[in-house]
Amino acid sequence: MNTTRRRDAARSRQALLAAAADLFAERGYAGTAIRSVGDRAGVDPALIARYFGGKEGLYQAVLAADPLIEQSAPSADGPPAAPHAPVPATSGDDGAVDDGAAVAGAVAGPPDEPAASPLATVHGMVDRAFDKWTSTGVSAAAQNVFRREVDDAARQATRERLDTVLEPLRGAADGPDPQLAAELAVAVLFGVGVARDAGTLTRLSAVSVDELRAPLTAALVAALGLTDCQ
Amino acid sequence: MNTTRRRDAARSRQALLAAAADLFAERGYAGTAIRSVGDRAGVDPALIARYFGGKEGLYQAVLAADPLIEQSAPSADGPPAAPHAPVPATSGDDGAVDDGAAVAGAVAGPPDEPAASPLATVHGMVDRAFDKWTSTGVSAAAQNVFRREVDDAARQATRERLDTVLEPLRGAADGPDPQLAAELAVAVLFGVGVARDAGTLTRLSAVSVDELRAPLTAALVAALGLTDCQ
DNA sequence: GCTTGATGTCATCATAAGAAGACATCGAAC
DNA sequence: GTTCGATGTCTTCTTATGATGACATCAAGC
Repeated sequence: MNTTRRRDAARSRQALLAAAADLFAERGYAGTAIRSVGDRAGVDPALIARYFGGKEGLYQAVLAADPLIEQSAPSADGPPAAPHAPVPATSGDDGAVDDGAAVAGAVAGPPDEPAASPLATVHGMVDRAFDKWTSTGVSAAAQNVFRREVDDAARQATRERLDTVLEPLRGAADGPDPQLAAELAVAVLFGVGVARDAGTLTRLSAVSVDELRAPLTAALVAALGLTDCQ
Repeated sequence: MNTTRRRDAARSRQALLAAAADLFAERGYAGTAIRSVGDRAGVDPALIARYFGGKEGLYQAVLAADPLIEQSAPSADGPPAAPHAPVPATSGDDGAVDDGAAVAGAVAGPPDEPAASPLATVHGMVDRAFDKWTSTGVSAAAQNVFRREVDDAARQATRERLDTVLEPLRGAADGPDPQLAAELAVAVLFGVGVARDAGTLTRLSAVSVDELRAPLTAALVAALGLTDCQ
C-alpha cells in the first residue's frame, strides 16, 4: 500500500474524477472531451472506459461525488458563533423569528438536527454554500439545475444530490406549499452562485461572497415566505 | 414580393434563426448540430454558412434577436390595470412604497418612462418575464447567464441584451450598490425561469407562473433591498 | 427569350471524438 | 524467480460534425 505506487487504480480513478469535475463544470458535458480529462488528470483517457464505462459513466460518477454545498464543517473564517452578518430584512424592530443560539444546530451536521429555527436554517445553508463556492467552486451538479440538455440519468442523479439541500429548506418554509418554496429557494441560491461563477454578470462575479450574504439571505427568506413583515 | 416564393432568402434566414433559437435553448450550443437546425427549419444546412458565416455566427444572431423578456406589450390575460396579485411581503399595514397608478408606466414601453416606483418596476419586470416564458419559452440568451462555457463574443452579446433588463432594475434598487442589486435580481429572476424550464426541480417546473408570482416578486424585492420592514 | 446574379442542393473533406481492442508492463502471491 | 492478474499505453475504427465548393435552378431585368 505504497502511497506513491507507479500503478494505483484508486489513484488514477480519483485523478480522473477530479479532472472531470473541473472540466465538466468549466466546459459543460458536451464541451468536454474525455481526452482533455485524461490530459488534465495525467492519465490515459482509455482508463475512463475501464473505470467508468465511458464518458456518461464518468459524468454520473462526478455528479454522485458532489455534495452541492459544503458538508457540515464549520466555516473557516473566525468562530462559528457569528459567521454571518444580520439580515437587513429582519434586523428591524419586530424581528419575527428569533435567531440566536439555534444557528449552530442549523448547520445540520448530526443526522438528527433538533429542528433549528427557519432563519437559522437559511443562514446555515448560505454559509455552507459559500464555503463550497470559495473552496472547490460551483459544481457541475449545481449547474444542472439550470440546464435543459442533461439526460434523464444525470437529472435523476442531480435530484438525489439536491434532496440534501431541499429537505431542510422544506422544513424551514412557511406557507401552503413547502416543496415549491424549497425549490424556489434552491433556484435562488444556486442561481446566484452559478451566475456568479459564469461571469456574465460582471459586478456579481466581482464581489466577495461576504458582500452577497445579506441580500442573498434576504431573497431566500422572502422566497421561503419567512418575511416577518406581512 | 410573393409571400410563397419558392426561393426567398429572408424566409430561409428567418426559418434558420427560429429553429436555431429553439435548438440552442433546448440542447445548448455544443449539443446542437447545424444539420439539426437545417432539418428543423426545412432548409439546407449549407445555407447557415452562407447567411451567418457558420455556427458561431448563427448563435450570435440568435442572441442578438432575443429580447430576454417580453417587449412592453401588455399581458394577454385581462386588462393591464391589475395583471398581478399583491405581494405578500408588502401587502401589510405600512406598505412602504406606494404602488397603484405607476404600474402602467413601469412596463417601460415608451423610451422616456416617468420614473416608475421601484415596486411597480419589479411588478412590470415579472409580468414581462412571465409573458416571455409562456409565449416563446426561456431563451438561450437567458441560459447564458448561468453558463461558464460561452465564449467571449457570446457573453458580450448576452450582456448587451441584459442591459435592457438591468437598467430599470438599477433605478429601482435601493442601497449603496445598485448595479450589484440589479444583477442579483437578474440572477434571481432568470434563475427561477431557467430552472423552471430545465425541469430538474420538479415542483417548480410543474406550477403555473401565477403560483410563482407572489414568492418570486417577494424574493426580487428583497434582493433589490426594497423590503419595507427594516 | 436570354442573361445573370441570387438562391438552393448536393457531394466531399478534414477533423474531433468516443469507443474498443491489442499489447506492454508492473507487482503481489506463491 | 516465476506466474498471472491488474494496470497502463498505444493504435485504430467508426461516427458525427463543421466547413467548403461545385453544380443546379430559379427569377428578375433587359
